[in-house]
Parts: sequence; C-alpha cells; structure tokens
Amino acid sequence: MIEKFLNLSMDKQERIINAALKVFSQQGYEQASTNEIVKEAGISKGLLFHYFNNKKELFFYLYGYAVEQLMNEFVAKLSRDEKDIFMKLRQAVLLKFDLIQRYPDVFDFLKTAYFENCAEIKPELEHYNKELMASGYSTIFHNIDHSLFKEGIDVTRAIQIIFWALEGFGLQQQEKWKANRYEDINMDEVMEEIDQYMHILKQAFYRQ
Amino acid sequence: MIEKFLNLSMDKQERIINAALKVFSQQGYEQASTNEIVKEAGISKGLLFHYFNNKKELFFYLYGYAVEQLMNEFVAKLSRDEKDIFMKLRQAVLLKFDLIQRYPDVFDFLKTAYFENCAEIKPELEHYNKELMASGYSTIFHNIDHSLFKEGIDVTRAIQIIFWALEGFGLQQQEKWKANRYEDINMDEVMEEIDQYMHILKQAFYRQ
DNA sequence: AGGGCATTGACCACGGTGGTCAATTGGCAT
DNA sequence: ATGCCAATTGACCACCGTGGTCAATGCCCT
Repeated sequence: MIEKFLNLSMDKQERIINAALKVFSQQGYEQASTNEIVKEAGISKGLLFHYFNNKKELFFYLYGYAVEQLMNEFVAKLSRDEKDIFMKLRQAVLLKFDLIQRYPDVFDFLKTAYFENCAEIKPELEHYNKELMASGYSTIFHNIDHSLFKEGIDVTRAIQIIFWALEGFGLQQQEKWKANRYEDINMDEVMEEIDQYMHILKQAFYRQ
Repeated sequence: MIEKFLNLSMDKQERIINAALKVFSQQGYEQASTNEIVKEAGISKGLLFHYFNNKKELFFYLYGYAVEQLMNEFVAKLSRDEKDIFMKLRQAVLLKFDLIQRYPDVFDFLKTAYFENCAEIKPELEHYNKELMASGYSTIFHNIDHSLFKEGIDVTRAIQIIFWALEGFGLQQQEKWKANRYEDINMDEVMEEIDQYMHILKQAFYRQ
C-alpha cells in the first residue's frame, strides 16, 4: 500500500504531501476533504486511496513526515553545549523562524495538529504531541548554566520569564505577518528587536 | 423577530443562550449545528428560527451578549486610577480568572470566535475582535506610571515583558486546568505563584 | 367558543463526504 | 506488434447532517 507511495519519484511524493499538508493545516482534520487534496495535488481520487488505505492513515503519515522534517532539524541544529540560556533561546528562535520560512505548510500542519479536536484522532494525536513538546523543551532547557544568574534570584522562574517573553514576542510577530508573505520580512530588524528584549532581561537577571 | 426572544422569561433566554454558546464554542461556527443547539436548549428547531432569522444572526447576537457580559464587567471593575503596572496586571489577571470561573462558556465562546476561520463571518468578526482587543489593552495600559521604573530602563519594553510573563503563566495554567473543573482550583496557590513571578520582575525593573 | 400567539417536529433539497471499482492508459519485455 | 501488468482515472455510491420551512397543534385569554 504505502510502499507504492514510497517508490514514487521524490517530486511526485512531495506534490501529494504538500497538497495534503496544506489542506489539512488550513481546514483541520475533519473539514479537510480528500477531494480538495487530490485536486490540489493534481491526481485522481482513486490514486490517493491506492497509496493510503484511508484518510486517517494519510494524516498520520503526514504527521510523521512533518515531525521528522522539522523536529529532527531543530534538535540537530540546536547546539547541545550552549550553556547560556539567552544564546540558546536566541538560537532556537532564529531556527524556528528559519523553519517557518522554509517549510511554512509543514509548520502550520503541526500547529493545527496540536490543537486538533476531532474525536477520531485526538487521543492518539495528543499522546504524540506531548512527546513532541517534551522533547522540544528538553532540547532547549537542558544543560543551562545557572551560575550566570545574579545571586539570590529564583533561576528556574527567571528562565521561565525569559522563555515567555520570547514566546510572546514570537506570537506578536506571527500576528503581524499574517498579511505579509514570509519572504518580505526583514529578519535583521526582527532579530535586533529580540536582542533589545534580551538585553533588558540580561541586565535584570545576569551578574554584570 | 428578535423582540420575541427578548420578551421571553430570563431563564428561558439564558437556557437558549447558554446552549448556543456552548455548542458554538465547542465546535466553531461552521461545525456547530443548529440541531445540537436546540437539543441542548430543550426547544424545537422551529422555535429557534422563530427567534432568529438564521444561524449567522444568532451567532452575532451571542457575540454581542458575550462582549457585554464579559468586557463591560472587565472594564468596569478594573480600577482606572491604578498607576502601578504590577498592581494593575495582578488585578486584571484576578478578574480574568474570576470571569473564566463564573462564565466559562461565555469566555470560551469569545476565545473561539477570536480564532474563527469561517468565510461567512470572518471579515465582520475580525473587525469587532480588533476593537475588542484594542479596548482591552487600552484599559490595562492606560495611565501607567513610568517613573516607578529604574532609570535607564526601556519602560515600554519592560512593560511588554511583564505582560508576556503573565500571559504565559495564564496559558500554562489553562493547560493545567483542562482536566479539572474550575471549582477545584486553589486560587490562593495560583495567586501566590503569580506574586512570585511579579516579585522577580519588580526587583528587576522597579527602583528599589 | 374561538382568536391568536407560542411551539412543535416531520420534512425537504442540498451539498459534500470517504471510499470503490471497472475501465483505460502507458511502458516494457518479448 | 503483442501481451501483460501496474499505474491511474473518474464516474459512481450510499450515506449523513445540514440550515431552514411550514402546516399542525397546544395553550391562554377574553
């Protein structure tokens, strides 16, 4: 079944994958129609169900693909031995923005999958999602040097605050970007803005 | 049409409103079925369409109701002359949690309405949502005393950070509460946790 | 008794769904 | 050329739930 799909030429695989990612991420599992997917991919309905037994199987194949595509790169590129939380988070954000720009549909798919509500897939999905988040967080927060912080500061909470600040900033940016296409974004400006926030927090929390 | 609805006894109005709020907030506009709403409200289909011309009209009536119920109270209770951003945000969060507990469905409705994607209502809705957020933010950030901050600090960004920290904390809590019923929550513990974060930020940003 | 509003729920046309399968195509070995 | 088999098509299916209607009924007041 699915071996047939894997024997396809790479670009045909990708055409189908991208079409499905797009439709699922725009409509959510239940609303996403296989009709729209095949139209978007430029193949016939029959062929899709020749490769995947049913909608659910297709969805979870995509989920696996997306996780592999994004998370593996994320975990791989985030340097394991960076001990400065600011540098680490800066790196993580940069990487995240890079991934969003390079694989917008993959990223969106994972995001909507995270909030998926459909009963048919929710339980299974929730389990995977938890693992995913946990591995992401551990990659970020592992091996952080607490001794760089001012004495008497609650380091765990301080780190949490730094993280929330970056998360908030990220969401604010995404709100701004809704209209624009990703290419038109001046990443230098964005990073400079981030660094301003980091600077404030560094002065607040780090030994001078 | 709708005058007939307004002439109903309060508790019947509320039964219908609550049913509709619940279904809309759980399923989103398009997925929400009028069948389910009337079943939940314990009335017949015909009656619903006797009060509201169509689904859309019902939805926007609910939206107005929800805004009135929540925002008016929020704006009214948030003291206009509090100049300390920490006190103001503490008040705002407390108020927000209180509203979530007292009107969970109303709150959820507004939240899902904010992320609504359905083309039939999105444009109109987006407009209202923007106004809503703007008025909320201005209520919070108006009349803040910048002179309480340490010299040389970028106050605007510092305030932003404080806000993001609280927002992040709030989201983290909501994640935790997903399982629990709102009544089982120990609000004192939550507030104490908040105060710990506030304390850290205060030390970081305020003149001592 | 009867006028008139509140209320019912069976009914409708419709659109779209996930999935199937007999028929066709296309490429390759003979 | 021929035969063969896998890749591919798209018309087709049964099904479901939808938003909305409307003739009929219930109920209350005069």
